[in-house]
Amino acid sequence: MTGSVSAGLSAKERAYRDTKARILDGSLPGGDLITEGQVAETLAMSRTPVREAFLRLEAEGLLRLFPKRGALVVAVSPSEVEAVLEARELVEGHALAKLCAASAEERAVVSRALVEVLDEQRGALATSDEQSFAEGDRRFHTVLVESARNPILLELYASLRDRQLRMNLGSLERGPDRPQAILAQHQAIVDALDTGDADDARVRLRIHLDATRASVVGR
Amino acid sequence: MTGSVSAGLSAKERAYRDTKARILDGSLPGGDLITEGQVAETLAMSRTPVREAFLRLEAEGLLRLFPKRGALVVAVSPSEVEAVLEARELVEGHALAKLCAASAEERAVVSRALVEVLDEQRGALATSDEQSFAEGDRRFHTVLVESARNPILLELYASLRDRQLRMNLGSLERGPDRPQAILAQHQAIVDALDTGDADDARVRLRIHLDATRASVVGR
DNA sequence: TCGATGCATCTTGTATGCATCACGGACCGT
DNA sequence: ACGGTCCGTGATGCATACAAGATGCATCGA
Repeated sequence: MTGSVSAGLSAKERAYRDTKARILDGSLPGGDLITEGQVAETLAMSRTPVREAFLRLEAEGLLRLFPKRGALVVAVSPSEVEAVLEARELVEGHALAKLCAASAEERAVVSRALVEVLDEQRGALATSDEQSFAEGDRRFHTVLVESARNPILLELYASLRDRQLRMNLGSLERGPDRPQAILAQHQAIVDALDTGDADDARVRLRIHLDATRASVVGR
Repeated sequence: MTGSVSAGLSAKERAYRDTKARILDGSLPGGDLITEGQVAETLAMSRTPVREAFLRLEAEGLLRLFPKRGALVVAVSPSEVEAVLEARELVEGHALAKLCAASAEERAVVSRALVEVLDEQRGALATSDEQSFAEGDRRFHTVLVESARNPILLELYASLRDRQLRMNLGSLERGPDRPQAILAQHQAIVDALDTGDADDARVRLRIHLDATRASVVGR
């Protein structure tokens, strides 16, 4: 069976999630030209909900619509990698700075939440559960951004994370010790947070994102 | 005539621009519940393009769609004001910092562009052309953000600017000397930029945004 | 009197049909 | 051969029709 993520949701949602999933996991490679009709037939629905899904995906930067021609699956370009990482550093760095400026109490709460995620990731790593590990990675950064309590930035970050997912596809052959490195980098960020040193936290964030960039672009 | 901004564009675009304009200029006040049918009839088109426009406006945070009920024009809340201003400070501050870290040449290019906008604004102010003045204000900040050359941040900023427009509506009774103050604050930012002092530039940006906040929320 | 029920109405969700537009290749005149 | 035109094919853009959910109110029963 083809990976139907869909359940008892609206047709619009099914079209959106299914198509997005297929773009993110690479079954629809960048550069592909797809049409509303194709997707509609695959999902056994009319073109109308598919059309709405396409519009949403275009707004998220995953599709590019050409009038009367079709929808192009946007390919990840080096410049997009840079743009995403720059925006991530900006948003996450801001969350860190804001946190360091907040009360020690609040900082501790977030720190505890982050450590919790790290522990789960260690467990996932021990059992070689890549799925859970990736999920933890996503949660770690999300918790961080959530702490800034800014819905606009949080939404932006969600879109950045999706794009990041797709960029990671090309570089699945990350070294066997890369999970360890990620954990260490995350831990370093938490440590800096605990000391309340905003500049240090930013530096460690940058180290982490530089490593991410290297793993994405440097093969 | 009712302010038809539309021309020979697609029905979708007309629906989008017209509805957005009506939300931004306040003819559709926050809290209003509108329907696809209403707008479709007003614009003499079917519900289909209106529907697509509504989806886009929801993604931009201007509408909130309720299934089988209608579309709520989102009211600007104090917390949204804060979120928008925080995001603006983050993005614009980043552009400033990046510029200060760039070559003096590039900085000079942007600085010249900014000064040019300021001159136009002074002209607009002299002739009491409020329209042009506001347009210049928009351009000033856009040029600044564009200098960071990050499409993702630029797009975010465009959406922030739209929301800001709406927030300004309530405070039209800004003092008669407010344009002067805005000009001075903008000039201060350019001055800081010319010296290449990133921290100073950020401080002056913050002063400008604080003034904006005061004018929006403080009555 | 008060709460539950059923209905009228309004709105969205989805399907379908048709017009329009863009592209690609065959055809034709040179 | 070659360049331009014409038309077939396929996609979207929009209109319209129908189905189904949500709300409010009148009505009915205790």
